[in-house]
This record gives sequence, C-alpha cells and structure tokens, in this order.
Amino acid sequence: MPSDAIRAALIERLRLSSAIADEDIKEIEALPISVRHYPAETAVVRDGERATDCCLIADGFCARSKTIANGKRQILSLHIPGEIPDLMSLFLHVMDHDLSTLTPATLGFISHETLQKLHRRRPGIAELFWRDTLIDAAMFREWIVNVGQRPAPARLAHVMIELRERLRVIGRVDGGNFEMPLTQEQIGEALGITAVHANRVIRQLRQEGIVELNRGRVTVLDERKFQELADFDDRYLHQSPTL
Amino acid sequence: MPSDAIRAALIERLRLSSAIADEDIKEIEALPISVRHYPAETAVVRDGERATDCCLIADGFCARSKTIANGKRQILSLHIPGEIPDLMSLFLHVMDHDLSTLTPATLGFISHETLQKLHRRRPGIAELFWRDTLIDAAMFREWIVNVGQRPAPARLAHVMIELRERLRVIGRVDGGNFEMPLTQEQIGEALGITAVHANRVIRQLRQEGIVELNRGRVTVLDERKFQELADFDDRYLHQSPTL
DNA sequence: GCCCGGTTCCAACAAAAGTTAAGGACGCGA
DNA sequence: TCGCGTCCTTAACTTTTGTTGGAACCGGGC
Repeated sequence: MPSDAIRAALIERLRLSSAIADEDIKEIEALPISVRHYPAETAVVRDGERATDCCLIADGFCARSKTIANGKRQILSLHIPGEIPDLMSLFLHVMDHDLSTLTPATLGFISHETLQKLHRRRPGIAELFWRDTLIDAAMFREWIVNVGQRPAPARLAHVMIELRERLRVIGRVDGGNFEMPLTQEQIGEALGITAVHANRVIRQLRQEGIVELNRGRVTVLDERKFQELADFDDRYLHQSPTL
Repeated sequence: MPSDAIRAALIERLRLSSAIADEDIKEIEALPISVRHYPAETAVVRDGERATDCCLIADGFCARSKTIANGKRQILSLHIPGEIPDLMSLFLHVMDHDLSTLTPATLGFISHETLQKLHRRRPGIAELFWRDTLIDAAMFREWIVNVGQRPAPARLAHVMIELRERLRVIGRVDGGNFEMPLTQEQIGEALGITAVHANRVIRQLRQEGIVELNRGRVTVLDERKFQELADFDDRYLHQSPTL
C-alpha cells in the first residue's frame, strides 16, 4: 500500500469527527511516514517501552491490552485502518499498555518530533489530534461501562456494534456483515470473561437467531434484537464535527 | 476558599506530572475563575449537556459516571482537589457522561473560550493540559483492567490504592489513613458489583485484617497484604515529569 | 494424504456474584 | 425525644461465570 493511501484514510477519518482547514490537510498530506508490515499477533509497542513514533494503521486490525500479575490479559480497544492507536505516546512517552496486531497489518510510522513541530506550526492540527485522543478516552469510558455493568451477551453485542459503526465509516461494512478477526480467547479478553464463557455466549446468540460469528466475520441475523441487546448509543464515538 | 488557593492546587498537581515554564505558571495564575459551591451528591454536568466551562475542584470529592438503559450506573473515576475532571469537554462539547459531587464541594469554573485563547497564545500550556487528559485516559485503561480482570476484593484494594497515591500528592494521606467518601452502593458502582457484594468484600477484607473502611475513611491494617492484593503499579498515573 | 497445533465446542462441577428480604445503626429534623 | 430515612449488615437462595477436561474441527506443512 502506497503511503499516500494511508494518509488519505487518516484524513477521511479525522474529517468525520472534526472540521479541518484546507491548509491543514495539505500539511497532513506532507507528513513523512515510514511504512512497515507486521504479521498477525505481533507486538508493535510494549508496556514499559519508550515510544519515539506514533503509528497509523494503513491496513489490518490491532488491539491494545494490558496484562496483570496473574497473567490475565484485558483487551482495552480494537483498532482499524485510519486510526492512530498510540497517539497518546506523544506525551506519555513510556507506554502503560501493549499495542499489537490481530491480523497481518501495514503500519505507517510518524516520529514524535515531526508531530511536535507540526503542532507548534499549526495549532489547528494539534487540536484535531487532541480531540482524537479525547474520543479515544470516550471509548474507554464506554468500555468500562460495558465490562462493568452489562451481562456477557450484551457486552459482546455492544463491542460488535461499536466495531461495526467504526468500520462503516471507512466503508468496510457489507450489509449485515463485517469483519471481527478475534479468536474466542481474545473475545473473552475483551469482554472480561473466560474463553469458555465467550463460547457459551456466542452459541447462545447464534441459537437465539440474533447474530452469527464465524471465522472472524460477524453476520447479523436479527438487527432489532441485536440493537436492543447491545443497548448501543453512538454518541460516545463523537463522530459528528458539529460538536 | 479564595480562588488563589485553587489555582495553587492545580499548579502543584500539574507540576508533579509535567515540567512547566515560569511564564506559563504566571498565565495559569492569571486565569479568571468563578467559584461555586455544591452540596454532596449533586450533578455538575450531565450526560448529553453541552459544556461551556471546565471545572477545577478546589475542595471536595467528585465522580464521573454513566447510566445505562436498565438504570445501572457505572462510576468511571474519582476526582480530588486540584483536578479538572471535565477538561475533555473543551473539545468534546456534548458530554457523554455525568460529573457529580460525592461530598460538598467547591468548584472553580474556567470558560472554554478563555482556555482556547490561552492555548493559542501558549502552546506549552496546551501540551500540559493535553497531557493531563492523556493521563485521565491512562486511568480509564487501568479501570477497565480492574473491572474486567481482577476478583472483587482486588478491585476494591486497587481503587483504594489508586486514590491513596493521588491523595498523597496533595498531602491528604495521614499514615495508613485517608478519605474515601463513597457509600457501599457507590463502591459497588465503581467496581462493577452490587452493593450487597461490595459489603461482603469489605467485610472480608476487614476480617482478614487487611484494610478497614469506616464512614468514608480507609485504614490500612496490613500494608503488605494490601499491596499484594491490589496488584498496583503506579506507572499508569504518569506522575513523573521525567517522562 | 496425514499429522499437528490451534481453535472451537461442549459438559459437569465449583466458585463468584446477583437477588431478595429483613433487621440494626446512625444521624437529622420535627 | 421520637420517628424517619439512609446506610450498613447479614442470611438464604438463584444465576452467572469460572474451571477442568476432553472431543471435534480446520488449515497448513510434510
């Protein structure tokens, strides 16, 4: 993938949640990006490491996670093309969590130095990126609610719909059908349940004719029931630049 | 409380996690702040509302929370004097959660307009505040892990130690003794468990001689066991400006 | 084709957490 | 001082989730 296409994905996504000045777009288009390919299930940056670049997902899925003393892992967020999952490292230099690929992925790296300079030159872009990190935080808040208050089937439905609504924006939803390339183990880690229970929940939703999950693809069977179960309100994604 | 003291608390806290230029301190000291008093258990800003100011806690405890369709509430974070719990509203104008007082509180309001202008004039301050919102997000990540992966007793211990380490910075810890002014109902909402179960867990920790919780005060009985249970690593608080 | 490792799937049992219900402590205001 | 409301406390019972262990499936490499 040419690095132009990468930039385009970023701009398209930013545009969705913020209004951007034309000159700022030109600046973003001129950003030096170095592209690297990763296999599936590979660490990009690890908890405790000091980051010097931010990475823009050009292709593939990534996830952020933390592992605690007893070895259990919690997935904190899923990330799709056009996103910068470790933008926070710009000011929180030493990582407090892991960022890794779920699928084979193409990532574009932009150095912190370049970004810092750009921000000083164009405060509008700084605000754009700042807002992006704030939306990131808003998603964490909803994730807390999901894990803390919803029963397991609703948790799964909610994560699915969040992912779908974000994929929709980048044109990756085909009817009631979209990608969610996680193993049941990983789904458990995302929902705060065990893999065995994740399997039970998936089976239950399939048996109830709500949603089907098969080899990393989600197929919605009954949209009404699905939405009702998920209790999803997209406001927290802040996808509208209208404020 | 005079509004000077409020500013001092903010600066002291920011200083702890970032290096600040002297002129920037002067700017912050010159910020116009309007002070207001709130009773306990009162909403400051509500989910869905459009905020025009950010609020700085001068005195008292606050909490952020979200309430879902079935009426269950999840507490997302606790806030103490010197913090700006709704800084995110600067760029995410319509609130996606509630901010309310836990105790009677004194809050200082700073208008978004003032802050925006200040940021354009002094990018260093913008970065300071940006970093502050990133630490906020780091705390949400840890909260997800807490609710998602730790058994209930460890969750409680972890929230307690997080609160203690933050209170310590503002000189509010007296030996093994600090304030945590939540009802058991609220503790349950913070940990993602019911009030009944929260009570069970509190009792258990008391019986095991680990920690005592009495009328909003925490008394640590066995520091070693307490830390071991909590599995607490303060890195995510990013309290050191050394990066 | 066949083996191999990682998934998926499932059942039986154990543990953790939710629900319901009710008594007791405590502070506050009439 | 009494009465009321809020919070705390506890018990008994139910439901959800975790644990263990194993079988079936699937894709890739030999």
